[in-house]
Amino acid sequence: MASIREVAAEAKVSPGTVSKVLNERGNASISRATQARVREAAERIGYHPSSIARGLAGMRMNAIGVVMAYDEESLTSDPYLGPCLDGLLSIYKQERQKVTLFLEQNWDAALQNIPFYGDGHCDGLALIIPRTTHPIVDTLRSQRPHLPFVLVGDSREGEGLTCIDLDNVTAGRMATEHLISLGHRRIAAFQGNADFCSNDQRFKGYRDALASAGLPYDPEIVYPGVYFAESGVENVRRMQKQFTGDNRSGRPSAIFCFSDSIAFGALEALRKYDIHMPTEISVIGIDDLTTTAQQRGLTTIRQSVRSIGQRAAIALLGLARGEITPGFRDLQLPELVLRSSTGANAGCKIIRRG
Amino acid sequence: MASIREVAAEAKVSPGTVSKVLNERGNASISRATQARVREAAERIGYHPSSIARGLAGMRMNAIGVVMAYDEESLTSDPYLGPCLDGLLSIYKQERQKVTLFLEQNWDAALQNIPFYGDGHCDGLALIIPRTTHPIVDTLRSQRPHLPFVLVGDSREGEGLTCIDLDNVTAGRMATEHLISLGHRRIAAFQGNADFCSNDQRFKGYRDALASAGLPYDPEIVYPGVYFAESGVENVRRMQKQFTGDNRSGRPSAIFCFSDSIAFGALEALRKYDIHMPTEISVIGIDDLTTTAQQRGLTTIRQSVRSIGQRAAIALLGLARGEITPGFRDLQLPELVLRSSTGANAGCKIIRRG
DNA sequence: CAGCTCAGGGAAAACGGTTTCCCTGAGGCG
DNA sequence: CGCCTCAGGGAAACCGTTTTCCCTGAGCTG
Repeated sequence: MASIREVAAEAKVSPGTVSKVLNERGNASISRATQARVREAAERIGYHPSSIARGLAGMRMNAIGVVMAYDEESLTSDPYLGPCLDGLLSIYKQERQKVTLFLEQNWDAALQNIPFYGDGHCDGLALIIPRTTHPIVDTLRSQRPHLPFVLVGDSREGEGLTCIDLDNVTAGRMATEHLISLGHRRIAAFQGNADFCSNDQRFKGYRDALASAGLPYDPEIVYPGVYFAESGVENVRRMQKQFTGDNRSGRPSAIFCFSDSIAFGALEALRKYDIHMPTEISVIGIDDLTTTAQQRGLTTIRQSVRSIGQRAAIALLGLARGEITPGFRDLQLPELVLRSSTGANAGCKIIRRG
Repeated sequence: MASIREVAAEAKVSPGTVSKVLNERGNASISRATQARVREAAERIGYHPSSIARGLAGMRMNAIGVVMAYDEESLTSDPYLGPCLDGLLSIYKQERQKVTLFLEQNWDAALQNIPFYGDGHCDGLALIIPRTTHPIVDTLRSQRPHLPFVLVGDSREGEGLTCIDLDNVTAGRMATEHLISLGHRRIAAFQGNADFCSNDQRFKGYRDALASAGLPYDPEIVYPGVYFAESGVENVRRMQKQFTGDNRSGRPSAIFCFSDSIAFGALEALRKYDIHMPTEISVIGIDDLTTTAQQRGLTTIRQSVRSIGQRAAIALLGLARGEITPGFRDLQLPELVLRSSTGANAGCKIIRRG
């Protein structure tokens, strides 16, 4: 690699001058002629500055790190990570910034590695961390010197936390309101992981919607679970057991699944129980996992994960450049996607059948 | 960040000594007592060396770059990239190495960015580049100072090229031989992209197998295409048009699709034409795209992309450390996965039906 | 005791930039 | 003509490591 000194020799100026010209710093006090000579020399030699020397001299590295804590095959299997990274990368490519991936087994491992992330390689961190709470966030905040970071897919409350996420409360409210508008009055909630930030928020949206509509909240039809299809299967089973015989009339006429994956499981189980959709029961999800949701006709609340990734990238860039201050929040507005899994409440029909 | 000088002050030694102790270099000439004092001081201060200062001083950065040239949503949509990256990352995580992602629109863009990759940030490059030929490879080889690189999913011929890939020739031969062993004598080839290295090689395997079995090679039943499902659909259509009326008896009794995606398209089209499988026609693919291939009962040649990613990571590590020399090739042996899309040749039945 | 060897560790250059401070000379002004 | 100002650019310190070379003193030998 040609160094700045070679360029300086070629242009018959000092290295400092070359630096000033090429970085357009203090160019007011460098004559046009000299500037041209320097640029031309740099071009001729094929000079490209060493990013690490630059970094050592206190400049930005033009690189950010993406920390994820999932299991090893997550890029293949997780429906969130791929689109999110695609979004992040699309922005950083434009900005000619580098993106370094840190894939950890879990957040405790990530916590151990903070010194590794902060060894000067990166200007900032994007944490794809859906848990409600983990000490890594506090550790990062108390780190000296401070390494800027944003939380992606996580909109927990917290002083000075920069979060980019779906507006989960609104998403939960929209899903529930949609079902209410179809005449449903008993709406089951199939929750996701209890320790995920999004789960609390979607639940809050659910309760808000019920309250606004003057509907009673019944904890009996709130089913804890995880964000996987199996959880949807399991909870349909539990619901069926619960509302059998005399209780039959109490069965919800609609299910709000806190994710599409859960909804897919629910759909599968409902088919096995031969419960028709949407005539006997309505199901709504959240995510809009493109191909599958469309194929199965799932009504859902769409979030554009790719766009969340992009907005996270933009926020982190701003943070690293000092253009925005920590505490900035960007919550994406959800969007209702109507398909065939929801329909008008035909609950009375079910009661008569009994 | 605490610097090495602070550790030195704390341990009452010189910075050079700290460096020697912590890197276990020349530790023969540092007394046990001093070593302990230094380590203890480093621990107390919470010292972590700056990777960029290290890099500047000529050490390895413990970081590699992964260059991909796909369109923007490829992490989401491409069936190769995700598993491959998962494999790479799993190794680098173990080795505590950093992985930087370079996602380019195309290889020409990547070519422009070579100085960017070589700016000192990375010790080496993994190129996920399936094209037969692109000047980027030559440019990288003539680069000074030389940046080590491996080709992933690409086993082109070439002096000193380090390649990690499926053994495509064997894969093509295995697929064809399997069909031959079932009694098929006219086997169509549905090719992938003509400019992909793997396409040539799979085709070579196809011809080798035919030749070994003493079967004639008929260019009429070799269908050019691309590695997408649409191509499978289109080529079934072409084949049907070609073998209609009097020509009917000439229709191949088996199709070797150069990828699972192509095979999925072919399966779909065959169903539309009401051609039964495997009684009337056999179809084999290459890849074993896990869930889908299994669901549709596709017989296929399995490649473990994840494992290719892992082996590429190991090779690149060795290259960067100077433990292996450029030119190393690691070709994964393919594996036949039997499902329901292939069966014994019932070609005569088809002829009688006509 | 002189001289040699060698263990132990320090001093300083080097890596390739950036930045601060200062120097020089030309032009303007009184 | 003397002084001031300012444009233009150079010198050198600095960022945090590594590494080479050299120095010092202790122990051993003859």
